[in-house]
Amino acid sequence: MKKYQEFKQVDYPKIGEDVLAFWKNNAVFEKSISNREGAPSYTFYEGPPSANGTPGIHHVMARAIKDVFCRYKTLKGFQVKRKGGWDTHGLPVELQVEKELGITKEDIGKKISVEEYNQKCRETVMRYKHEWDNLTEQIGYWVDLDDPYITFDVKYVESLWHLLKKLYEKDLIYKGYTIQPYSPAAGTGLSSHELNQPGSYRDVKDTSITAQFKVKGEEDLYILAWTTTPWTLPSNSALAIGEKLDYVKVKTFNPYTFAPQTVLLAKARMSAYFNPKGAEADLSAYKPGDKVIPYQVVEEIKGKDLIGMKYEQLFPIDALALPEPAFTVISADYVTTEDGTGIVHLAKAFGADDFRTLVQQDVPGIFLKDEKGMEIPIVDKKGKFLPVVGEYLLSKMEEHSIQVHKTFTADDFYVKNYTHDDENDKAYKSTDVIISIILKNENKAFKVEKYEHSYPHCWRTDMPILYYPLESWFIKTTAYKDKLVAFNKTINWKPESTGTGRFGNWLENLVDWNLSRSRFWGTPLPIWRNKEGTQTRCIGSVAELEAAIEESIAKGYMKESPYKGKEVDLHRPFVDDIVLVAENGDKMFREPDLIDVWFDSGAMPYAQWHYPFENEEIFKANYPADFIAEGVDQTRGWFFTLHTLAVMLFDSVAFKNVIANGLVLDKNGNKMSKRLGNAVDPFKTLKEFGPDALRWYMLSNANPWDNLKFNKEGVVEVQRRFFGTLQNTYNFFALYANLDAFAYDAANVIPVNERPELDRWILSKLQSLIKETETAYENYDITPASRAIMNFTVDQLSNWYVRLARKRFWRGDMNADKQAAYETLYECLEVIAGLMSPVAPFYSDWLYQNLTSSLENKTLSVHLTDWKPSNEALINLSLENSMQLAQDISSLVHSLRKKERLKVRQPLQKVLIPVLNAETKGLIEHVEDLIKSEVNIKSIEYIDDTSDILVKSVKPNFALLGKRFGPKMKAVNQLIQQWGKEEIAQIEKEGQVEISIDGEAATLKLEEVLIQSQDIPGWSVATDNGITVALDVTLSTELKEEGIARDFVNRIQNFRKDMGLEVQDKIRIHIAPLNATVDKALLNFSDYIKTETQALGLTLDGDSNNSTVLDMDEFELAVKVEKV
RNA sequence: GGGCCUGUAGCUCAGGUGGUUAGAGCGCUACACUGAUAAUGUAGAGGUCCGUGGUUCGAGUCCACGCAGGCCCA
Repeated sequence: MKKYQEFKQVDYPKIGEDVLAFWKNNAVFEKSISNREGAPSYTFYEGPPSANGTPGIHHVMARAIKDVFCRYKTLKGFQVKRKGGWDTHGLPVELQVEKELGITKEDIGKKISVEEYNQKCRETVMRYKHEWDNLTEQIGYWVDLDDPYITFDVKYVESLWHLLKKLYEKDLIYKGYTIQPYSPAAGTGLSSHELNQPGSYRDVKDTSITAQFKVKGEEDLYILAWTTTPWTLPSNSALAIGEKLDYVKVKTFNPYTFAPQTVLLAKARMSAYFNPKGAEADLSAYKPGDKVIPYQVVEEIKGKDLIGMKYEQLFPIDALALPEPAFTVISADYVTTEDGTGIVHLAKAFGADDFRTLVQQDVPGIFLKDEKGMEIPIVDKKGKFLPVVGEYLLSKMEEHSIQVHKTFTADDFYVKNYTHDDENDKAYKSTDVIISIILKNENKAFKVEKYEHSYPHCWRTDMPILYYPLESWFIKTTAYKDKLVAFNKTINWKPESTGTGRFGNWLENLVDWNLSRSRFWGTPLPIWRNKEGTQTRCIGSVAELEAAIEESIAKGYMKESPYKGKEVDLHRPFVDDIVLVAENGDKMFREPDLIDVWFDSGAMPYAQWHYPFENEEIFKANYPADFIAEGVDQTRGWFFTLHTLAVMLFDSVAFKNVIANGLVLDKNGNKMSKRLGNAVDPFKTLKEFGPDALRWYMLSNANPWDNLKFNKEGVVEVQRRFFGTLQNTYNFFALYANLDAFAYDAANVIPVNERPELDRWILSKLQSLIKETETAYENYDITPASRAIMNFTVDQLSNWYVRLARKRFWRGDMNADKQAAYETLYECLEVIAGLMSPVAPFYSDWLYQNLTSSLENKTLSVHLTDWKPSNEALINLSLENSMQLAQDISSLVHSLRKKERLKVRQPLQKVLIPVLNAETKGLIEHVEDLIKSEVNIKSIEYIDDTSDILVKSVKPNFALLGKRFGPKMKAVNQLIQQWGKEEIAQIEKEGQVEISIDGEAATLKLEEVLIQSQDIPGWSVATDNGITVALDVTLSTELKEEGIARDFVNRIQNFRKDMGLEVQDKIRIHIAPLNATVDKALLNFSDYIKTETQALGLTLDGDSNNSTVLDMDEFELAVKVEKV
């Protein structure tokens, strides 16, 4: 009866399917969790994917990473619950629906009701759930798909509202503004994706000014700053320099007023502003109107030395006066010397960079107050200067007699041509031009010119957009910056640089989290306000909302609840219809925004359990997460929102360990895209290779945080090299174990210390492997773990252990030696199945079940076993060293044989191995037999110091001597290189030698030099790794005869195979006599030949007519083989 | 423009704290072995360690500045 199933060929995809079916039928996943009831829990959070698109090959990688550690920790005895989840809100969903319905955002609420639209979104969002579930199953990602959290679920949203209210109560939510693209012509903000529509950016010619800002307390020193939006200059409140850039003060004249002055700009930008001829011109000889304006650099200054310099306001309008530290030079990291002056003008209201920089450095911006006391920019929402500025400009136009195409009032200064004035009118002057002329006249402009650049336009009106402050709701994350940074330092990031760099730097430069999105499908902001914005209420639960509705109905603001007679839905439009009562009795309306969809996913630790309304115990037991993993692109997405909510609301991290994996690119390193057709279909790939090789390839090829250049060839290689070898090894075991009716019985194994050396060696290696793998998994390093398993399997187990132990398996009957071999190989295979199971869950389980199928009390699946810790007592490093020497020496002998053209079948008398110390000699002696049989040599002789034939060489031990001698190392090296026999002998004998370096005496110790044997004159020698081997190539008669005999065995074996004989079939051999040498050789070794070939008889009574002719290279032999 | 990652053989990747012959697998070529056989072994060819400077007795490794590719953010 065959106890171990044998396989002619393996179908890896089929193994995947079979094992998957087995898991399903036996509820193995469920058991892997229920088995650990009461055990410590290891918490994993699933970052929710969005199922409105099909999964790609990169999802295989991301999901495999998650799976590996959940499986590993289960083996280690933890209970690992993993709840699946779906991300269902957000812009991508809406865009897809818009596209399918053929509508734009404008049409929502007009051509289609918000209710219908959102219904459509809800239907779309799970469209590909089936494919996702399929992929998840097929790649063996164990996650609970039956009870996932879904972010549009009313319970989920209710938890979000609860968290928002908590933030609100902590005074961490406020209404403010950010600088966003805004179209005054259309009267609406534009999203970044609207701005990225083709055709939005257009090349336009604008008036650009290099303005002069007069430095306070200096006679005639001006800072130069360049802008393509002169209309923002009245809003200037600071100038920014680059700290590392070089600046110069240049003495020259103003080209418009001809006044003598000194200007400040970046050194690298001088060529853009000065005619080189001016450098040679005489400053004192300058006359107003001269074409060449002389200049002279009077001082060079580092950017950082300019910080804090004060200057006068460019447009000194009384209403726009600002306190300190306005009108100061500050630094900003984005300042360059690519264009302009290397000094950037900052207007807080009209540039996102400007805004951020000024907020971070606490510099006020130019704003006015409206009737409600709210700050407003000096350009209104129509794109027109407020009258305060208009009056100033009007008076300056009069003062400087500026002639224009129409009569201006103070309320006419549009910053772009939104009034469609005729630009071809000769007298047409834009506001930018008017500002330029004023500045020119007032010695405040250094250069004015038309400048062509790319500028964004509104796709609806074709008019230029402005960057403009728009109202938004914010979470005051900056208030918790220090805590966010401190908690981040306790998180174990893989790779570390993503935590300290990408994420850490982002936290250091934190701005408040802009929560508002003006869209339709998402979690509504649960904030109601009265018209004046003086009364605000934040709703934190469904119950609270319903009570508030009742209140409102009682007050007569609402007729009835929108949820009357149906389920509560917290989405738009239902919540929009709810009017609440303020404390002062005012009507309150919901703020129309949705919240950022990242809040949804960042709140999943709480909302997935409907915390705090339900499941408080489960939540607490599973918080924070021990482990999460997502792509590095989530750094500012999910990783950030998880972290922020945890720190701000729960004074905790949300996750302790995180892997941020890289991208999956195509094999040429290009981004995969469906459009380019280079995307790899995960389902096809799975069909071709099965799940295990795919997972193994993706995780072992390179660290997961490096981008993976996905190449099918790589999967093929992994499959062939690792899985193929492992499969071969198993098949080898199964074949012979079945022949010998061997069955592993853990209760009756031969104790390891009674097993042969080779067995103890591979078991020692195996324990080392367990240790190595465990350490790697514990450090969240999959790649080193999988590589170690692969190398052990291929190099140590298959190519060395099995190769050397082969004969033990097929020679003779069952005995202790044979049993030890079976047991050892079995134990190795079983351990490998366990070690590899997190990465290759299907194949490992299949292997495990094949191995254990005959056991009485077997465990159902490898995934339900316990991690078998490394048994330190079995680790024998000196044995491992010995074996390493055996491998090295064998390799050297092989290379010598190759050089001498002596095939391994030809036995040779001896090798000489020089050994310089007793320890090495002992190590080699240990494995002498092994080496002899491996390379077919009769004896090994050692040459030690007492023999004269050894030639040694010496070189310094640089690591030791370098530290000691430092700069004198060159001389020491030279000296040592010149040593001959005597010096080497002396240091070996006395352990030290006196030397003299640059006249100074010093003592060199033996360990400070490296002595190697180099050559044995007159022998064929090979050296590697400090080991030298010499081969005796003389062939005695007996050796020749043995060579012939072994050759003969080889031919007979091949012949047997050709005859189709089974391993156990017996034969008789009849040879036609050839000549004395050959006949004698065959007779002398007839016993050997008979044993090897399973021959009962070997006789020289063949008949050349009735035989097969064997080609023996140097001669031919007529032989007849008959089956007995 | 900023932050971070990557750059070592034709390809995919290793190369703690700097130490003098830079490694592995695949691929290629040749040879061998052969009761694991659609397996295996050995050898050979193949390197400006992205570049330029610097620190050092000594740099693939440390520092600076670049170049190329990628991601995120502007």
